[in-house]
Amino acid sequence: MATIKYSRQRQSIKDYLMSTKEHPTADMIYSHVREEYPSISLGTVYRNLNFLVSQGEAIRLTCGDGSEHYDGNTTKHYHLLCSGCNRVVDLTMDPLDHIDTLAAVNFDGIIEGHTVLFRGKCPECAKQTRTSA
Amino acid sequence: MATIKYSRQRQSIKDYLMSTKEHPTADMIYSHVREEYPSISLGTVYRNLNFLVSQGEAIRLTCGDGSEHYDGNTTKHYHLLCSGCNRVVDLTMDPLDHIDTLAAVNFDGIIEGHTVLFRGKCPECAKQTRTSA
DNA sequence: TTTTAAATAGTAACAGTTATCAATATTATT
DNA sequence: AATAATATTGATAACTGTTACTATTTAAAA
Repeated sequence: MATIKYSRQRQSIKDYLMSTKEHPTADMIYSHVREEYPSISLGTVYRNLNFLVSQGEAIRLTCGDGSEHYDGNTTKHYHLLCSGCNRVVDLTMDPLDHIDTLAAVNFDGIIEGHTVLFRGKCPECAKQTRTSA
Repeated sequence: MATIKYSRQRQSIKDYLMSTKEHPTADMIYSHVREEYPSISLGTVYRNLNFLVSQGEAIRLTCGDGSEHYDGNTTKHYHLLCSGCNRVVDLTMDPLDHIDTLAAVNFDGIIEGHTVLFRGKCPECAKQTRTSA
């Protein structure tokens, strides 16, 4: 029965995801974990990210910017993709459960959930926009 | 001043996007347009899709399923990715402009817009789910 | 027409990700 | 603690979706 074996590499990846708010890509995670485990393979990073996501220990964010981002914060929350610096930042807002109800109106299928990605400027880039205007 | 020349190939791609509700990928579009222009190149399809999107004549949908989808319907509307057949289907619901306002509360940056993708079952797959249960 | 440059077909290159496999490390068993 | 069993790794090749390159073609202007 496929018992899961702990590995230092997987732990390191998870620790990093839990500690950062950067929503890193696989490559960024690879760079970081390599400081502790210089011989870790990029394949190991991808394999463990898929594993953690499948176990519900991490979330995969598809932002349409070419590569997937990962988030160790698995509580329901939303993100903004900054058009200034292309970073993904957290938003603190209540879950928009009601939009599933709105979507279900006049729809003959089944709504199971949603993902929302906001576009805009992160606080840092917004500040620059304001002062340079 | 970079005058735009309308090629038959581009027109064919656009015609197809306007005529279908399938939200096809580049590869699906390639297959379709090849029936009319057998010698069209896949690169031409990608080049024109990027062009059409940049001109606001088509919309690119990032669904996180490995490839981009395209939509010739450029009016503001939402989509559902069916967990049964993996197709993208249209939802008829009013624009959720208010969620931008909700996102802006307690956020120090700027909200410019949003994308929403619903998960669930399309009408056809929902019907099967119901009858087989 | 002739000219001009945008667009094409064909192909190579590229980025992100997955698959393969022998070697290694973790856990269970003795 | 030693051994056995197997999940996981590192290294690398392969794969997929997309973009870049270039000589040739084609649409539009002169």
